[in-house]
Amino acid sequence: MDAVAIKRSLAGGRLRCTPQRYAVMAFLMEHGGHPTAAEIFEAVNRVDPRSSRATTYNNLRDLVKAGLVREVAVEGRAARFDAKGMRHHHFICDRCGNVEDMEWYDVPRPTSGSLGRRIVRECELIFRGLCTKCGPRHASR
Amino acid sequence: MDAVAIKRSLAGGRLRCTPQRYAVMAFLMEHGGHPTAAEIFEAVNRVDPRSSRATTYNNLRDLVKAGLVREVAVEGRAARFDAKGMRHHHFICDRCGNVEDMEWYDVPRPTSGSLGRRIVRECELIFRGLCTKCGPRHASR
DNA sequence: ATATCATATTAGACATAATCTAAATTTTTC
DNA sequence: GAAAAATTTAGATTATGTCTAATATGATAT
Ligand SMILES: [Mn+2]
Ligand SMILES: [Mn+2]
Ligand SMILES: [Zn+2]
Ligand SMILES: [Zn+2]
Repeated sequence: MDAVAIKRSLAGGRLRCTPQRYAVMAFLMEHGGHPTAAEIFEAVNRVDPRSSRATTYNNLRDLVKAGLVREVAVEGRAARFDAKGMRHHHFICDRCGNVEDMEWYDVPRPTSGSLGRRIVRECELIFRGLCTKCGPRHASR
Repeated sequence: MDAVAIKRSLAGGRLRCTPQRYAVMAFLMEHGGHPTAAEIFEAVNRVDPRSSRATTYNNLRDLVKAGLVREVAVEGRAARFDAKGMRHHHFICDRCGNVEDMEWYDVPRPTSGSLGRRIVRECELIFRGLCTKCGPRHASR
């Protein structure tokens, strides 16, 4: 894939481009899904260089802190990660737990009255329900 | 507090009213916040009857499954719980991690095109930023 | 009131996810 | 090239949550 874009992303977050960190970022950018830290660890270690578990966690934390990667908390399961490419919302399946991207659209902000002195950085919209795979078979019974 | 309302809630969820389960539900209904399972366990055990850790988790799972309680997943921390009273959204502070209720308002659903065959059960809106306590001191400098 | 039985509770073992530690390595700066 | 800073690492440790299987109990029927 586009190694230059990946390196540029890391530079933008003021993060050194180490082989291990590059591998994590590259995996997230090339991969549409929402892998867990364990899945990322396994994936980047299928190819060299070998990266330790601690380093995978460290790099994910750094990438999230730099704003390049988003962490998605899911109830009862390990956190999931995705590269912050295009803005999007998320759909989480009640049954299989899969996290899917949904087309982004602007969300109305709360009234300043209900907001008080809080400062909103972002509005995140999460849809829950049944994904295509888990929903009722179309046109059945 | 209103013991009858609590019992009615449990009955509505087809859950037996045991002292341990009642204590969990009562704590969540009387308490505005968003406690963790560990906090609930500690709180209900400050008064008798003593409830085991396993039972606290079991009852929280049952209450969530029955739709009486909501579980809020927060990145990097233990799950939090609140009784589903009035509908509301949530605000999560970037700095202190506190979860606060926000006035509810209807959220526009995704277009049926982007939704595909998915079935949406609910739309959850989460605001992130700085809470009143963590924001810049008002009228400072 | 008593019997019945599905449901609930329990202690503690177990599992999983994530963080911490401190030594070694790599990269950057001077 | 030496010194400083950032990164990696294995393995220990912590945090959170689940499971097991023996025991107890609430709800219902009699
Ligand atoms: Mn995503
Ligand atoms: Mn709430
Ligand atoms: Zn699904
Ligand atoms: Zn705060």
